[in-house]
Amino acid sequence: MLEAKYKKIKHAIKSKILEGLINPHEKISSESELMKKFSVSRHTVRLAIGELVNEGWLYREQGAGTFCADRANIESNKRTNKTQKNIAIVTTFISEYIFPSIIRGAESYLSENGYHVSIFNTHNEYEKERQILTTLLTGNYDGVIIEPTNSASANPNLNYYLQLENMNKPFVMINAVYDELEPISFMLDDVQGGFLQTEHLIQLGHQNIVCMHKTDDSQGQKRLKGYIKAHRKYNVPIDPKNIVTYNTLDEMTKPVEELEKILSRKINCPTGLVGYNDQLILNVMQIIRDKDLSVPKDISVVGYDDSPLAELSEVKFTSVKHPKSQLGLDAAKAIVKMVENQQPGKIIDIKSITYVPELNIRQSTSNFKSGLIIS
Amino acid sequence: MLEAKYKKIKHAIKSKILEGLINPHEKISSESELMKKFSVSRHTVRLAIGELVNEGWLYREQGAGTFCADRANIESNKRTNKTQKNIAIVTTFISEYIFPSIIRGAESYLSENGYHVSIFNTHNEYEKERQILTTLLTGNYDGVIIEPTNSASANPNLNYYLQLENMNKPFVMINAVYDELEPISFMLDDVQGGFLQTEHLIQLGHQNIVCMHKTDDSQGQKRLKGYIKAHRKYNVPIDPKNIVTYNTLDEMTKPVEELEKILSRKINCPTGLVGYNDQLILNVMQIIRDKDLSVPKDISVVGYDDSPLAELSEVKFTSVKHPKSQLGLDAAKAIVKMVENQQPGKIIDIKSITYVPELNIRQSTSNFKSGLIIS
DNA sequence: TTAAATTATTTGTACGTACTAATATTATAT
DNA sequence: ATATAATATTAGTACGTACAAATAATTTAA
Repeated sequence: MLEAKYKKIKHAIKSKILEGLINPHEKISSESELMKKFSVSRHTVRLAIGELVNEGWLYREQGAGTFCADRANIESNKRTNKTQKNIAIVTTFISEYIFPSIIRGAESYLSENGYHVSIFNTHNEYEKERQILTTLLTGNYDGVIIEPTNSASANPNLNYYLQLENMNKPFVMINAVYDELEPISFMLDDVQGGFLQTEHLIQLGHQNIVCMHKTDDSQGQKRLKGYIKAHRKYNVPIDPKNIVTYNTLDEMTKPVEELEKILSRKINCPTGLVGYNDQLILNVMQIIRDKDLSVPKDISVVGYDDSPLAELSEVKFTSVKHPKSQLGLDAAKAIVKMVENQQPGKIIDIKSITYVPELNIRQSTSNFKSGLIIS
Repeated sequence: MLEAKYKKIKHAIKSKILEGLINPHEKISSESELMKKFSVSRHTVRLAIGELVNEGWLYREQGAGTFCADRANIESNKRTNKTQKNIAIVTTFISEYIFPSIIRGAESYLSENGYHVSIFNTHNEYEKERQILTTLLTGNYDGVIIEPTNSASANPNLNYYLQLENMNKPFVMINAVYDELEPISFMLDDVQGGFLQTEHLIQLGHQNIVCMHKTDDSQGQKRLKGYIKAHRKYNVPIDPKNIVTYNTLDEMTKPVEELEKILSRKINCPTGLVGYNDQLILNVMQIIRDKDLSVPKDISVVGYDDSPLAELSEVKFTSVKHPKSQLGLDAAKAIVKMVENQQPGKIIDIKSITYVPELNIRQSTSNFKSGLIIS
């Protein structure tokens, strides 16, 4: 045999590509067509195509056909030495108790699909966020799941996000968004969450409700909006002294101090309290106990996130459900879809998801007048 | 068809290489031998070998046989001209509340030093651990911080760890070790921790102490040893019924059920309890409350890890301090030192650290006879 | 003992069949 | 017109056979 048949076929196909007779992503003849054309068995055709696939000239799709590879992309991939698929997850704080659930939801899906997961945290500082974005732009990352830093304020690093898009590194946002970017996002409807917290207490007859929210991220601002919205809807006047806002820097001191002041009031002592998250509520309940008051007899409290903490305290408390794991999973699915459908021309429909919050009612909230426990 | 036959063969061969059972340039079984071994056709064997050749694991020589490729050369070439420095952190469970602290300690140091941090979790399953080790061996990682999976049992993946060493990818272990490997490690002296828990109660006059430990990791086994050791030292007899062990699979059910049995005893009802971690203690205290008993009046309890949970419950409870963040930081420092001093000839002295546990005494433990709170 | 020839082994090429799984297309029903 | 179901197409997996080409091992002849 002068030259192997499969090598002739291989050469014929390769020549066509090199001569520009087949464009990238254009379908080549099917295996059965090639069998007839070259009068060989399917095995021989597959051998030829198989080698061309390995060498990066073609790619196959079961059920669809065999297509001409986009050689330009492959060359640029080679240049970046890309063998490993990586997704970066950027959060504000690793310590937050909500973080493990989100990571867990995302990590399991990503690792099952062959992606490596890298984590970064910004400590809610722009400077650190910029460093990380620089890293992501220059490093070997295919996609990014990111929780915006300081989402309540205008972000000085928006250009870096735009650069991500320019460099074909898709990203999705979780928990909050920078509106200007209009990104794919996965977040809870926090206005509605704040509304539910407050509405629940108002419907139980409470009129004097404290709210404590962290307002350097947009979640807290939205929850505060929901608090106000509920008061408006039910025509309950708001005492400005009942609104306590804090931020990352003073979260260890301010809520405690303010609450002690509030509980020491001789008049107008509140009968209800809604909080930014369950962690805060645990601290709040501690202070309430120290003042020899009891939940829910003297004061009803509502948390946020519906974390395990809400179940572990002696008085299990009412809290807004947060779809932590589902959110992580959905974000992971979306980013994989975005990464794997980057071929130009292909249109993909990925929808942002806004999760509708629900209230998990437990023992910490009761009717204002009777003081009975609502189960 | 669950998994393609050729993929099984492919995986079997690849595993052998990764485990170091086949050396570079060593001949593997011939196609006809593999046909017999796996009871498949030659076509299937060739398909498997073909893919491994394409992926660079094997090479073929007509007439001579198929041989193991010299992968190390390729890997080291890749590593010398790469720009990105990566460290992998492998844990058993992301959900555990102790995990964020360790990650945080490690992440901040590593990112400050220009390393990217990837996370993996084994779900405490050997199969998943093997997958991850394969990933680490073939991927672009400079060093590994790993928490052993199922550390109480002999590990079937030891060869993969040895391959890490062969491929110059240093690793350190946290929380537990596989003794056979004698690795650099960072862990708490868990025997001493279990001893302190129990000694504290014995010194308060307790003689009837329940212990509940998770024993599919070596931490739990060691803590149980400490429990026994303390009884021996103070000549307190041990009632075997007071020892409850559980594992990953039944940790949601068994401890609860067993404790309910124990607290229902008519005679010999325990006056003290030591637990595997603070999470367990919170559940325990819940059950104690449900039985209309009180801590520490009726029963004294001691936790482990000294997590925020110990401060958040109404009765703040005594717990063994765990140097979570410090451990993460020390492990990170060590792995960076190992990575950056890999030049042959250079001798580096990195010492394992065994942290000495201390007891943080709070309100959950009191003198047996008087029932007074020890502050 | 050495060199050449023979034989056995091992991979390479090539034919065939059969069925499965994924995708695309067409026909059908709403 | 729009979903839905059925059908056709296409690649994927797996069995078999046969012979060629290269190498390794053995035998034979000088």
